[in-house]
Amino acid sequence: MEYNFREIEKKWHERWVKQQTYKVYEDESKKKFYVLNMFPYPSGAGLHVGHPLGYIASDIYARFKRQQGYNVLNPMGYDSYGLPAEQYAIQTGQHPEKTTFQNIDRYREQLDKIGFCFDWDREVRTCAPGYYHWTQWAFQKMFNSFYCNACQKAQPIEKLIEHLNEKGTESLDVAQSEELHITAEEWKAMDEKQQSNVLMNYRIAFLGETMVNWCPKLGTVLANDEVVEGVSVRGGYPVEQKKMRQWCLRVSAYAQRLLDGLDTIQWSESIKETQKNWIGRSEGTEINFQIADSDESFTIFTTRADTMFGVTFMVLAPESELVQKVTTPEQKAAVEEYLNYVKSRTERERQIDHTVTGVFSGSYAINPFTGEKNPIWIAEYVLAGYGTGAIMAVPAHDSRDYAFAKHFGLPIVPLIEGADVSEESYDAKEGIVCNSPVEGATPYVDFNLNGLTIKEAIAATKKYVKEHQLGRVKVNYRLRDAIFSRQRYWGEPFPVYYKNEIPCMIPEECLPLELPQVENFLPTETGEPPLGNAKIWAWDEANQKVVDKALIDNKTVFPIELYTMPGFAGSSAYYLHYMDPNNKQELVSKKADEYWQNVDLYVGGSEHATGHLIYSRFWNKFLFDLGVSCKEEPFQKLVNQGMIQGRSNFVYRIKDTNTFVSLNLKKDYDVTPIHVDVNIVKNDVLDVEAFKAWRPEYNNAEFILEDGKYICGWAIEKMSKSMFNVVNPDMIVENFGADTLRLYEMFLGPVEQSKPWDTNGIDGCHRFLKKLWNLFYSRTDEFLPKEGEPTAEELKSIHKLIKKVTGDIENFSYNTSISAFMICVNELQQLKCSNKQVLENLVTLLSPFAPHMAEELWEALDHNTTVCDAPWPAYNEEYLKESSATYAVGFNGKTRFTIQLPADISKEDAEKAALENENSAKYMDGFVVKKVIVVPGKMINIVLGK
RNA sequence: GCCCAGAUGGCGGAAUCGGUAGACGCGCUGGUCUCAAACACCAGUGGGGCAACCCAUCCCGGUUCGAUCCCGGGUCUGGGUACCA
Repeated sequence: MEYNFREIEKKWHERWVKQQTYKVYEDESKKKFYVLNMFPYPSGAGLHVGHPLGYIASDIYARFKRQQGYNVLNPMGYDSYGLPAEQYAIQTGQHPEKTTFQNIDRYREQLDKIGFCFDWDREVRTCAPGYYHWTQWAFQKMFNSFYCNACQKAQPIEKLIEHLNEKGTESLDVAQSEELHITAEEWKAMDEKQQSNVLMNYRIAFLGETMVNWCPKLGTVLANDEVVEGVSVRGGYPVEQKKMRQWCLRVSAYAQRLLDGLDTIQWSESIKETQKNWIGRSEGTEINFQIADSDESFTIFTTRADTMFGVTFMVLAPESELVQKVTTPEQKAAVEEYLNYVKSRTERERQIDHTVTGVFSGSYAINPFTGEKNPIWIAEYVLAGYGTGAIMAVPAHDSRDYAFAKHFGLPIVPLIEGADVSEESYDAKEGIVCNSPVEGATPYVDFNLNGLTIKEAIAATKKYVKEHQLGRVKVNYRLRDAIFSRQRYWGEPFPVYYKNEIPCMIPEECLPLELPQVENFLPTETGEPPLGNAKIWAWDEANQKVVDKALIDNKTVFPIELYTMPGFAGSSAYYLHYMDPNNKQELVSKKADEYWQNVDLYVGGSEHATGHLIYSRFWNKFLFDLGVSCKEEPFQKLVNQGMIQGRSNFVYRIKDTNTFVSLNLKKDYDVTPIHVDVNIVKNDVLDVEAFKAWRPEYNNAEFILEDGKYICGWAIEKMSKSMFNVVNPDMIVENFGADTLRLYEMFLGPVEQSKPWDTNGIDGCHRFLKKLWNLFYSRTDEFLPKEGEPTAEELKSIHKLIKKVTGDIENFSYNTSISAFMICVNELQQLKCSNKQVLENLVTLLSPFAPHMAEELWEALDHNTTVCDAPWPAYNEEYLKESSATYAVGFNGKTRFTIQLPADISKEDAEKAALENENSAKYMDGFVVKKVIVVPGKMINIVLGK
């Protein structure tokens, strides 16, 4: 009987649906295992062959775990809010919901063909009100929380209000936008609006007046991870800095926990490293500098407190609030001019062009260690957003300060013994401190660092600064608070209304606040975001419902927020809702959360390292503080699948003709390479007729062939329509079947590695499945497996496979597993194996990889349960023992000899045999056996020496 | 600039602990079947040499009886990040 994959796969898809094979319940009698894929954004282009790679890898793992007896949760859904659907809506006027749903249907259809064990009853869509209810809910919880530094935990805002009522901001140790000094009396005297503003300084979700990445072309602000090299990730449009009032999330409050958590999870070192860099912890010192002839002072941050004696000037960021205070009347014009220049520069220009620029403010700051007056400069190389937005410049030991000092002719004082700073600064943190203070100078304070190492000097300075209250020891993080508003339509609306400019939360019981209908997805003419176009978009406080905007009177009916949430909002807690997807009362019930806990295996691309994977860790930690999530880290193990690249083919057209020359003859002509659709090329040989039919301009193309064939060139490029190298999984499934596709995707190479797709190799995997099929069915339709005792060779072959596959799945080495399958099937074919027990084991092992065929054969073997529940077999070392002889190889440094010995020989016997062996004897003069290395079943080395 | 990962036949890739380098698949070559082709099956396939053997895991050096693997230096490729004080 022929292997009829079309019939088999159709049959089992239907049966899996009918029998609800992949439906999962919380089953206390079984251990849970939670497998998760990063859910896709359903784009209009549909899936190409690269998308399912991670899904197949995790599906194999999920099926394997199920066969090991775990209760496996393997859900799937759609990250369905986002820019492309909205851009498409703007262009065509089609509602993004419509195109999104169409795309989802197409994705589902494609996914269903591949035979995943997803429990579709748990599907989550971020754009569904039933889901974004909980995104809005979490936002409100963040609004109503602050972060307590002492207890390292989010707390209800009421606790903070209590503190303010009792003590004002005194002894308040919390995460905050800026340090405020308010007494309890002052606080109590404030009106509602003033109090609201104060609380914004502490809320975890807060309105902040911040510099944002504004993208005029997209008409919205973007988060830091959405901007690369000064342009937007989506679209590549220029991004500029702009000060705007925005919703923000105080992610920075969790910086230390986000860092510490990395040690508790099994992620690749490289992605942990990326996150560590992104969080960017740096331990340093904040030091106060008095402004000369003034009562004002300001604080700088440095990691090199040891260089206090080498400070020759100070620098403020142009955006710093201090700039106005320190600018003297004489310098005012120059400073204004400079600030205008800085404003005119885009983010991109600033990043690429590092020309030294700056202006003197006219003021001086007094160095608390030397008493020297250092000029205060204003320069764009100092960033407002990091540290205090002000630095002390030590040109001898910082390359940026050095360049600045050289450019403006400022002094450079070296502080490290032997450091030559005539050509460049000495940035290394190694060496012995000198000139601190300079010898013979009148000491300003009783403090001396000379002779210490840099490390010792930093510690000594920190201690001194602390004791003399010149500043404080401070840990800074590069991690910014996340900007959480977008001026877009297709996203979660904020459940917020403004009561006389005070933001108020729509009552929890009124959630979700559904996204209103609009006719135009562009911003309004007055520059309001698209939600400004919504008519029914005002909050009636008395009746607790959304009403017509015309009714706004700011007494009982108020305007609702026009911003929407960014893409990462919906993807930050979706894994929790999969645990309990139909819960209308909670994001996840206590019971479901305690059963499923967190994701055991998360599979997805590494491009989310500084976006989704930071935000969802933050989000989950917040929910952990609330007691909603019982695990602090959401994703225990992370596997990053590699990208599948395209393999493009080229034809070579002779210039100014319609004649194409084959690859190896092209050197004789002046040719232009042209991308050709890979689907009309096989093994780099062009289907000439198909090429002529491909496009009208090639109808009468002529060819210069080699050996009667047209050979195409090739290159590895990104898989994209414009390169004509996109391979669609549907086509592969149609021609070879889903099982072959699954096998081949895994056979291509390690899951975590990027590799090119080349459809040509797929025959090998298809042949393997046919061979395996032929172990069960003869050409005359006879069912071959028979009861009986397996032979030793059969046992050895199958147990070798069990051992190999079991180990490989745990390591995600699916490619070598499949190789092992091929070897085993070849061996069993050679042995003419028809033993039922052996073949049953084979089917059990095959199940995660090729589930359709496994089900079919499992049924044929007379089982009436699904193969998904067939227990994973254990291997027996007894059957794996080598019985044949092996070689021993000895060395005496120069000459090597071989003798034959039994494989399971002991160390002592091998040594004895080597000495006695005739062949070796002639090398033995003056040599003694120094070491014997026995590699069981593989080789024995006898090391000789004098 | 800094951080991380990698480099093995014509191609994708094996070698999981420092132990016969190139498993497995593709491609290629030859054969069987066929009027012929396709499919399928069988055999061969890193390079050199008639051969014994020699040379081969990016390059240079080191440790070791023995290195794709460990150490030092360098080249190239991919990814992350960047006036972060």
